[in-house]
Amino acid sequence: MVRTPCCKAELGLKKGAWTPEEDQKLLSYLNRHGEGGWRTLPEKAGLKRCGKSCRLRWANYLRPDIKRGEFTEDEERSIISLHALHGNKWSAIARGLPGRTDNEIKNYWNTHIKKRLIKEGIDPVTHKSLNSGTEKSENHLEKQKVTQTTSDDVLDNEKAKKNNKNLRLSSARFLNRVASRFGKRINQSVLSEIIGSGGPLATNHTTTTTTTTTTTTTSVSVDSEQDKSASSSFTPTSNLLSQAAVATTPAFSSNFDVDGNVNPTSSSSTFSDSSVNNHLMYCDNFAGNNNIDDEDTIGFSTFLKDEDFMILEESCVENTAFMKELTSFLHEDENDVVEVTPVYERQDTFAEIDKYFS
DNA sequence: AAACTAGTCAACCGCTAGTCA
DNA sequence: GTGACTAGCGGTTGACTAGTT
Repeated sequence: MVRTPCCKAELGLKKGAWTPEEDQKLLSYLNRHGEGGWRTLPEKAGLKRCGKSCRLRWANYLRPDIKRGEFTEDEERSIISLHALHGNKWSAIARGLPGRTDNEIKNYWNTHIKKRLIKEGIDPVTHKSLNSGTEKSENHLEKQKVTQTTSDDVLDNEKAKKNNKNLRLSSARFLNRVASRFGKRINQSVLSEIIGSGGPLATNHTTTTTTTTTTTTTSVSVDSEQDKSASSSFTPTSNLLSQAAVATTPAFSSNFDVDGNVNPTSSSSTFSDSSVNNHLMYCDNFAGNNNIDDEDTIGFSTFLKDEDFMILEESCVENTAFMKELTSFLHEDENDVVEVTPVYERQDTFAEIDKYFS
C-alpha cells in the first residue's frame, strides 16, 4: 500500500481553523468546477491548504445540504439505533441521517449520547444494560449515580417497567400473530425489504454469517460489507418500513461485528429506557409466561433464533409505525392488493386479529 | 477579575480501499 | 502485477467557550 504524501510534507501549507476568506475561495471554486480533483484544487483555487483539508472543509462544513443546529429527538433515536446496528461506523450512521455529517454525529455521540446512555445504565458499546454483570467496575461511579434514586423514582420505574412489559407482550403477540400467518411464506426478498439495510440477504459472499432455521428455507445472511456499498444501491419499496427496520430491527445484524462474525456481546437494545434495553431480563419473563400459546411463539420465530425473535418483538413495541407498515406490507405481499384495511386499525386483541385474518 | 476546569466540535492524522495507467 | 494517486474512514487533538472557584 502506498502512503499518500502527507500535508505536512508540503511546505508552506496552512493548518488550523479556516477563515471566511478561505471558505469563500473554496466555495467559489467548487461552485464553478464542482467537486473532485482535491489534490490540485488548492493551487487552482488559490488556497494554501492541502487537498485533504479542502475536502474535509467542504464535506463537513461548506456543503449546502448540511443541516445545522441541534439534533432532534428523532435524530438522536436514529443515531442510537444505527449505532447499535453499525457500531462506530460513523459514515454508515450518517447515511441514515440526511444532512448530518459523520464527524458531527461522531462528536455528538461522544459528547452527548454516550454519556447519557452511561447515565441511564446502558453500555454505549454493547447497548446492553450495565447491570448485566458482564461489565466491570470501570463504570462503577456512573452506576452509583444511577442507583442513587428516590423510592418514588423506584416506584415509578417499576410501574413503567410493568407497563412496558405488558405493552411488549401484547404487541409481540400481535406481531407474531401477523407473522405466523405469513412468516413461513416470507421469502428472502421480503425479508430483505423488512430489514432494508441493503442487498440480498443470502449471497455467496465469502464472509457471510448465516442464521438458519429448521422449519423454513429462509437463510438470513449478513453481508459484512453491506453498509459500505450495497446499502446505497438498495431501494426498499417501502420507505417507512425500511427506515423503521433500520431503526428497529438490529436483530439481523447487531449480532455480528463488522467482519460478519458473531458478536456475542451485542444487543438489540437501542432505546433510552434501560428497562427496555435489558432484553435478557425480558426473555426470562416472556419464557415464564404460561399464558402464551404456541401460536404466539411462531411466526418470525420460525426463522429467527430465539434471541433475535426477542429482539424483534422488543423493537417493534417501540415503533408502532413499523408494526403498522409491516402488517400492511405483509398483507400486500399476501394478496398483491394495495388497498387493504390494515390490521392495525383493529384492536390489538387475539379475537380481533383472528377475525381479521379468518 | 483572574485562574482553572470541563465540555464541545472543527480540523487533523494515519490509515485503508479503490481506481487507473 | 505494480505504483501513483484519490477518496474516505475512524480516532485523536487542540482551540475555543462557558461555567465554576
